[in-house]
Amino acid sequence: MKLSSYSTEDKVLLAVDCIIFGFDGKNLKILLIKRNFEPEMGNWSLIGGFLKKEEHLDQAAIRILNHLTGLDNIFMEQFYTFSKVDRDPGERTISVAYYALIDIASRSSKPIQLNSAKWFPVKSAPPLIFDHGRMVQRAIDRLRYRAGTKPIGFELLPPKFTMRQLQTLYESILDQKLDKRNFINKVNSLDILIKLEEKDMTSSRKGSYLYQFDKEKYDAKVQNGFNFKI
Amino acid sequence: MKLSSYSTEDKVLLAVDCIIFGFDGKNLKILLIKRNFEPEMGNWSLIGGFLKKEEHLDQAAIRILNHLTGLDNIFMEQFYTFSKVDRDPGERTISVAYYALIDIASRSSKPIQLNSAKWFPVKSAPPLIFDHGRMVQRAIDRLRYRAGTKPIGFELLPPKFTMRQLQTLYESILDQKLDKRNFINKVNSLDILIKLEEKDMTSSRKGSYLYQFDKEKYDAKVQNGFNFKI
DNA sequence: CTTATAAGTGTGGCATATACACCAGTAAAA
DNA sequence: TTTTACTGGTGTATATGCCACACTTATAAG
Repeated sequence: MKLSSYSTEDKVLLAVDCIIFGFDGKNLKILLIKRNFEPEMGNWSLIGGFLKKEEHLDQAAIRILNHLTGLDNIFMEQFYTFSKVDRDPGERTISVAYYALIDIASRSSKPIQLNSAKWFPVKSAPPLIFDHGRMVQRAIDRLRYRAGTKPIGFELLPPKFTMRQLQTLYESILDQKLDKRNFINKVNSLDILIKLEEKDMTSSRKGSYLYQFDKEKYDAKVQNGFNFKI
Repeated sequence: MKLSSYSTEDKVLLAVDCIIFGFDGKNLKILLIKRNFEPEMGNWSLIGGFLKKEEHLDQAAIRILNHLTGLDNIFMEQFYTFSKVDRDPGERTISVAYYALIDIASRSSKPIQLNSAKWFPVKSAPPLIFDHGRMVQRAIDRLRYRAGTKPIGFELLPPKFTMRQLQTLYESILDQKLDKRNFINKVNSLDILIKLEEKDMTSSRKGSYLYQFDKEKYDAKVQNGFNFKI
C-alpha cells in the first residue's frame, strides 16, 4: 500500500552544523573555517553541511565532520535545532547542531589545515556568521552540563594524561578555578582511572604520574547503578 | 542578489511532536490522541504536525498544540530531533520533539475531548506509534533535569498550591519519595514562594496553607546570580 | 664534582557548611 | 477523637574552601 498522506506538506532544507571542541592542555578551543561560498563568503563559520534524503542526522554529522577535517571516530552529540526563519539569508534553512570533542594533540593537523580551518580559544573567537555564535554558546552550556554528568572529558585528552591536565581541562570547561586537593580527591573517589607507573616529565622536574580512563570499569560500575558526577 | 547556492541539496519533511505533561495532583500524566489517518490509524500517538515553510519551530509547536487541544500560553521546550530513516513508515520524516507543561485542573477539558485525546499516567501509558515511546522517555529525562534546575514545576500546578502538592509533583517527576521535612526546608530556603493566608480545605480538616510562585522575586534573584536548585 | 635552587607534583589536615535520613510531637477543625 | 498539616531537632556523612609542607630532579652556581 502506497501512502501519500503527507504529500501536501512543505519540505525544507536541513543543515547540520558542528561545534568542534578541542583542548590543547591549556585552553578549550573551537575549530572554525573560512567560508568559501556565498552568502558570507570569507567569514568565520562553523563546519556544516546538509542532510541527505536517506541519512540519519548522526550519520550526516559524522560525514560532514569527516569530509571537512578528515577526522573520524569522534565523540558527537546533537544538542539543539535552530530554526529562525531568516537565520540563513541565502535560503530558508533549519540547522541541527552537534558538538564534537577531540584531542588536539593526538590528531594529525594536516587535513584540518587543508580546509583553512583554525583553532580559536572559545573565550576569544571571532564573530561568526548567521546564528553560529548562539550555537556555540549553547554548545558550551551543554558541554558544561555533560562534562559534569558523563565522563566525556576524556575525549578531549590524550589517552594518557596527568591529574593536572584533567583539572585544567575542567577548569577551562567550567571557566572557573578548582581546588587542587579537592579535585584530586573527587576524581579518585570515582575510582574510574588507572594510575600508571609512567610519568610525564615535560611539565616538571619531578614528573607527574599519568592516568588512563578505565572504560571497562566505568561501564561495569554504571551497570551497578553508579552515576558519574563531578 | 538572488542566491541559490543550496539548490542541489535535498529537502525533507520536518515534523513537530509534542509530549504534553500534566499533573492532576497525584500523578504525572501525558496527553495522547488516537491517530485518525494512515499509517498507524487508530493507535495512540503524540500530538504532532508539520513545520510550514515560513515558520519557526517554536511557532509550529505552539500552533500544533493549540490546533489540536485549544490550549495556548503553555510552557514548551524543544529537546531533541529524531531522524531515523525509517521512523515513519509513511514517508521519510524528521521530527523535532517538544515537551509542554500544563496544569490539568485549571484548563477546560472540552477542546481536548473533542479530539479524542486522553490523559495517561506516564507510568502506565499504552504503546505508541513509531518512535514516540522513545520520545516520551527522553522527554521525561529532560523534564527531570529541568525541574531540578529551573522553576518549571509550577507550570504543572494551579497558581495556588500547597506544599504537599508541590512535593507530590516532584516525587512523581523524579519517581521517588522525598522526605517531607527536608523538602519543605529546601523549598523555603529558596525563598521564591509567597505564603498566602488562604488555606486549602479539601485535603484535610486542618487545611493546608496555599503558596504562590513569586516570579518577580525569582527573576530578581536570578539577576543577582541566584541559581534554582532542588 | 658537589651543592643549592626552582618549579611542579603529591599528600595531610581542618573548619565550616550543606545535605540527608530519621524520629516525634503539637495544632486545628470536623 | 481522628485526620492531616506543620514544626523541631539531631546525628552523620559529604562537600568545600583554605593552609602547609615534603618530594623529586633538571639545571645552575660554586
